Amino acid sequence: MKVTIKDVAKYAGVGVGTVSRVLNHGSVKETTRHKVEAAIKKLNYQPNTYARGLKANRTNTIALIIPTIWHPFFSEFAYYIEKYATAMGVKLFLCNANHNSEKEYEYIQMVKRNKVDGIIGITYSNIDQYLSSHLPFVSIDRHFSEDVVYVTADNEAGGRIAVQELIKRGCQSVCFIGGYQQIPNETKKRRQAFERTCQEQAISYSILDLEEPILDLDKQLTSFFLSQPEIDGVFAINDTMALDVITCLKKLNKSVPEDVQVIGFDGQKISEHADYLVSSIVQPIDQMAKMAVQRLTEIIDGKQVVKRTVLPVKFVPGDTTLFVQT
Amino acid sequence: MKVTIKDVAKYAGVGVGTVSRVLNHGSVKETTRHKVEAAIKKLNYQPNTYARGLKANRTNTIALIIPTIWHPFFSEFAYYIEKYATAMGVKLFLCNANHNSEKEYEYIQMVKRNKVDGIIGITYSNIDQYLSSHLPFVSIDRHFSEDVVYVTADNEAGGRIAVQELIKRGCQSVCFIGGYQQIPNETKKRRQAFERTCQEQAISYSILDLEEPILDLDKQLTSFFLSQPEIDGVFAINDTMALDVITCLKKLNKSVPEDVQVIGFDGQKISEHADYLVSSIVQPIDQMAKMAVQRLTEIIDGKQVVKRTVLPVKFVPGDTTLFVQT
DNA sequence: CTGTTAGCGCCTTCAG
DNA sequence: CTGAAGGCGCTAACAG
Repeated sequence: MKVTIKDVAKYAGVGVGTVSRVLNHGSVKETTRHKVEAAIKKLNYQPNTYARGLKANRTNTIALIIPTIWHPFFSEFAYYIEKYATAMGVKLFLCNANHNSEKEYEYIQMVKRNKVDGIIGITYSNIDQYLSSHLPFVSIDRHFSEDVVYVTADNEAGGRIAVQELIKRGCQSVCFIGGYQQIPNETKKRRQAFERTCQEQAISYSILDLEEPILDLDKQLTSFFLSQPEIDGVFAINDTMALDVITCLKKLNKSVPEDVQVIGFDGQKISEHADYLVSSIVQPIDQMAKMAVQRLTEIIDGKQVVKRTVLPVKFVPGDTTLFVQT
Repeated sequence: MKVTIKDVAKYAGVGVGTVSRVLNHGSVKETTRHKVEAAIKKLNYQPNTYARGLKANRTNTIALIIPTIWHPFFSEFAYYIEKYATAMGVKLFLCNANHNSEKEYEYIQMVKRNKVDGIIGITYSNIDQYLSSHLPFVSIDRHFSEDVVYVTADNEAGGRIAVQELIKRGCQSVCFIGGYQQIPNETKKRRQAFERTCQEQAISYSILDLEEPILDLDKQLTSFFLSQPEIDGVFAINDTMALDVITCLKKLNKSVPEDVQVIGFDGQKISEHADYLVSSIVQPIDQMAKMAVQRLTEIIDGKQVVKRTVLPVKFVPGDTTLFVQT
């Protein structure tokens, strides 16, 4: 039933060592090699990964930990991670962590159990404690306290650009609408940069920053906008929030973008060939994924690695901001 | 550096067999077990997956092959597959096949190489040839010629229900709009049932079924609707198509659902907490995933398996059909 | 109950 | 250049 290297050797009339040699770094006589190759084909031999891994101590497998794959931002990210991993001959485990740090810990253990070589993670739970500089781990959008390698978009520039674009389009009174969690992460810079830029540009602004999980978002948005009717420009922390804001504004009979302009963050598309949902500060997800895989590979190979990789964002106008000549 | 079962045994002052026993089905004296557990903790011992797999010949790993994770239907499906796999203690490889049958074949090879125990696949390429009844494989939405196990939604009922719901809402002239590929799959039944039901109900209908990849869909839709202005009900093969249809209709100054009602298929949501995009025949994705994992597990365990699993669909009204009293 | 031992399939010396 | 033999870490069968 199960054909092993031994069967091949017997069939080819050689020793197992010889078969192994043609399989790997072959310095084998031409005729012998042919015999062996014929046997391999004939018997449909497949080397057993386990036996190999037991010696080699390398799996060519990485894990991707994200909150949930069922969200366009993460599914796009996962798409590219898988793409670049495959390009490097690496297989990918998928883990929806859902803020479940146990599940994340489980994968960290897998590294130690020789089941995966490393991990790429977008995680908002307290796994700091398990992360050591020894563990091959690349963090996305979050800078852990220790010297963990991370890749992120330029959230700071994003916040600045958002304000500039709103001003350029005639906004007089802008606001930032976001949600946050206790766990620090790079996205907080979106708000910081927004505030700083508003001050620099001397534009009137306000902030609605809610702690997640957000209860009754719609109600909070409604009362916020009712209390500040002068607002004509919104920078939302992400596109999902932007969509919620838009829904709320419409209910309040404000039209977007005529009365209020909205800029989101992320550049979400529901699928590869779809359009962007809103005007947005677009993250270079493809590049982020590429760099993440590359950095992780470097770590696994024991190379020297750049700890911090920041990639540029850009503003992409959509239906939720006014058109301006450039 | 790397701590093995031997180290634990030595440290605990017992034999390796004993350690193995506490690790697995332990019938060990309480005091001995404590000693061993202490040693395991002290040394931070992690069993090596490879060595285990080498014996057990089982990886507790499956692969999911889908066209692309970057699409709400597939990402939702993957979400649930991962969920149920995890619940059973099984890890999941993700593979975006993109109609790339080589990549699919690669994973099939992995089964033989003992790298995965089995595969769940939504695939539209010609991998029939590689599939044997020996290979642990569960197909979604596609019935391969051989006796391959598959799980599908009740596409037939879906087509029927769509027609009934349109008629119930007063439609006089309906149409089916779809795309197809040479490869046969279960979704073709949507059209078949649509046609049959229209005939039974004696309602006037037409069909626009385009071969994929569809070039210039918008143009084709436009000319179709212009040539058939009497159409007041559309059944689209999936929600994506439904959205395209709606966009087109709006351009033609037809309002949805007042002038034309549209029903899609799938019940796509862009993420877990979002709404359905359109009125739709909703597939029980959660259940499909659950059954797929269950069936695959049965195959792997060598149990007798039901070849064909068909799960019920239901109509969920949204913004693209008129409201009716029920 | 528990220590010892024989492989699982493969790779890598080590002699020939 | 090639066959034989040891061992990777673990489990299971076999004696104690």
